[in-house]
Amino acid sequence: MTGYTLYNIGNPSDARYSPKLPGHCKPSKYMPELPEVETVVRTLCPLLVGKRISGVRLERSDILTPTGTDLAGHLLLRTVADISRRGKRIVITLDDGNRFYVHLGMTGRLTFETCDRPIEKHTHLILEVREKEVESAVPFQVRFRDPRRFGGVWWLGRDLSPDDGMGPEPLSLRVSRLKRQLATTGRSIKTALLDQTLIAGLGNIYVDESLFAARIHPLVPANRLTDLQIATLNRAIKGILRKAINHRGSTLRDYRDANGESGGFQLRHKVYDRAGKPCRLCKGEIQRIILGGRSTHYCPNCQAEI
DNA sequence: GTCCATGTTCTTTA
DNA sequence: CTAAAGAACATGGA
Repeated sequence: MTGYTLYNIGNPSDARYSPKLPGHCKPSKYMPELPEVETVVRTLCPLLVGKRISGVRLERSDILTPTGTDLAGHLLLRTVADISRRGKRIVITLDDGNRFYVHLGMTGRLTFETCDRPIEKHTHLILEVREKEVESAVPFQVRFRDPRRFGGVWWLGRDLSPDDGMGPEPLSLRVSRLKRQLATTGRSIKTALLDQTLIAGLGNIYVDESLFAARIHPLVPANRLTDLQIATLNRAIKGILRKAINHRGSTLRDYRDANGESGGFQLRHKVYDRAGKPCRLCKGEIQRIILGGRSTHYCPNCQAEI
C-alpha cells in the first residue's frame, strides 16, 4: 500500500516529515484570514471528503463549543460529505446532515497527516479517517493544533447555521450591499472592515492591503466614503483576496499548509509589516499606527486623508 | 524581564 | 439605551 504518495501529503524529505528534535523545530507564523482558510479548505477537500471517521480523540474539552458535546458519539463511523468555508470558519458537513466548524483563531492549524508523525504540543483534537469501502485501509489523521487556543471547534448539528453572526462574503459582494454595510457605522474604515458582522473573512493583513489598493486612508469614517471610493474598495478587496488565494495565502517564516506547501502572497504585500520601508508606488515611507488596538500600515502619500 | 503577534468576545466608557 | 473603545483571553518568539 502506497498511501503516502497516493494522497500527496507532502515531500518526505521535508523537515516536517522527520521526527522532531529538540531545538530543531522552527517557529511558524500562521496567518489565518480568508485566503489562508480557503487554502486549507481546498487542500483538505480532496483528502477528506468521502472518508469515514474511525477515531476521535479530544485532548482538551474546552476547545469545543458547546462544552460537553458528545463529539465522538456524533462523528464515529460517519462519512465526511463536504468541507467548505464561511468567512474564516472551516465548515465540515457529515453524511447525516450534521455540521460543525473549526476556527483557527490566531495560531490554529488543521493538518492532514500520517498516523506515525509525532504529535506536537498543543494538539487538541485528532480525527482518524479511513477510506470508506476498503477493508484494512491505511488510516490518516486530521489534527487540530492551536497553542493560544483562540480557535476551536463549534458543533452546529442540523439546526444551527455557520452563517450565524457573519456578514456577507467579500468575493460575492455587490457594491450596493457594501455601501449599506458601511453606512451603519462611523468607525474608521479600517476597524469596520475587521468587523466580521459587517463583512466576513477579512483580517488585519488584507484590510491594510485592500485599503492601499483602493488608495483609501484607514482613518476615514466608514460612513463617509464616497460612492466612487466604495466601488473602488469593493474591487480592491476582491482583487487582493483572489491574488492571495492564487498564491495560497501569506506565509511569514516557515508556515506550510496541509500539503506541506507554503503561501507566497507575503512577497506581494504593499504595506503590511512594511513600516519605515519605501512605498512600492511612490517611494514614500510606509507608516504604522495603532487603530482599534491593531497595527495599521498605510502610505500617507498614496492614501490621502479624507 | 520587555513588547509584539494573524482573532474574537466580554467589559467599560462616552 | 447604544456605539465605540478598550481589555482580556494564552502562548511563544524576538
